[in-house]
Amino acid sequence: MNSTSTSTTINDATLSLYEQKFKALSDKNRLKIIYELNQKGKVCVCDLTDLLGLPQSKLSYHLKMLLDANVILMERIGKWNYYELNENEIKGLLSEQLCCIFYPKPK
Amino acid sequence: MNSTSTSTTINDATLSLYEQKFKALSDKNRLKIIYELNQKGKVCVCDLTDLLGLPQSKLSYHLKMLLDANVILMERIGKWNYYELNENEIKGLLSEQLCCIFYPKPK
DNA sequence: TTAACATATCAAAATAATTTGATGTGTATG
DNA sequence: CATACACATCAAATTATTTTGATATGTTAA
Repeated sequence: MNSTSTSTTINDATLSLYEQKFKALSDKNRLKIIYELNQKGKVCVCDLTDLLGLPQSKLSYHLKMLLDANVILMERIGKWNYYELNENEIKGLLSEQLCCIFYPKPK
Repeated sequence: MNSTSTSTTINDATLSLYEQKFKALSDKNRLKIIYELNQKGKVCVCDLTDLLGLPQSKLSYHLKMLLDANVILMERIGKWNYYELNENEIKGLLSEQLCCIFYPKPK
């Protein structure tokens, strides 16, 4: 057995994937975004700016982190971009105990 | 209403707490540590060095991140430090779907 | 009690993430 | 078509995290 072995260790792509997803969750601004989306459902950037008190470009940066990690989804309607939680993704990642904070509320 | 308001928004200490925990999970080396601890149970640092192929001080640094976030637990036995998952903590954080990767295996 | 061992800690260097302010792009409206 | 709006993107500056190699600490064994 050596480094070329086909042993049952976890593969690098899997590690990278989860690294990205947890990195997306590892920031207060982004956790607050998730919290707000969980409270409010589908929200446009203009409303998030007020809810979070963040400058527009900063918010945009953090939304992109979350979007790239597939933790939230975007839809463009007219000139507004609406964001919402990717519920399945979050449910596959987080404990139900995080419900009502970051974990999607039951409908 | 201003920054001193007592509104029902999520509080900063909660955000900081989860930020720290998810930050602990947001690194490939640390995810691999969790994976190995999940496979092997209680493991000493000397064995982790081999399992992970990391230099000692680097491993020590990452173990500290996980320990500070309360995601793993340490026990000193003689001159060895043994680490293991903090199962309750991880179960309170992660989805059961992550079982057998990062989520603790059933006994 | 000295030496070896297991590991943590430290400071400096290297790297990565975030913030900031400016600019670009697409859409609606007069 | 010209302007305003909603937002994304970019480059530079700032800040945070990680790596590295050296040293410190505590434990056991000779």
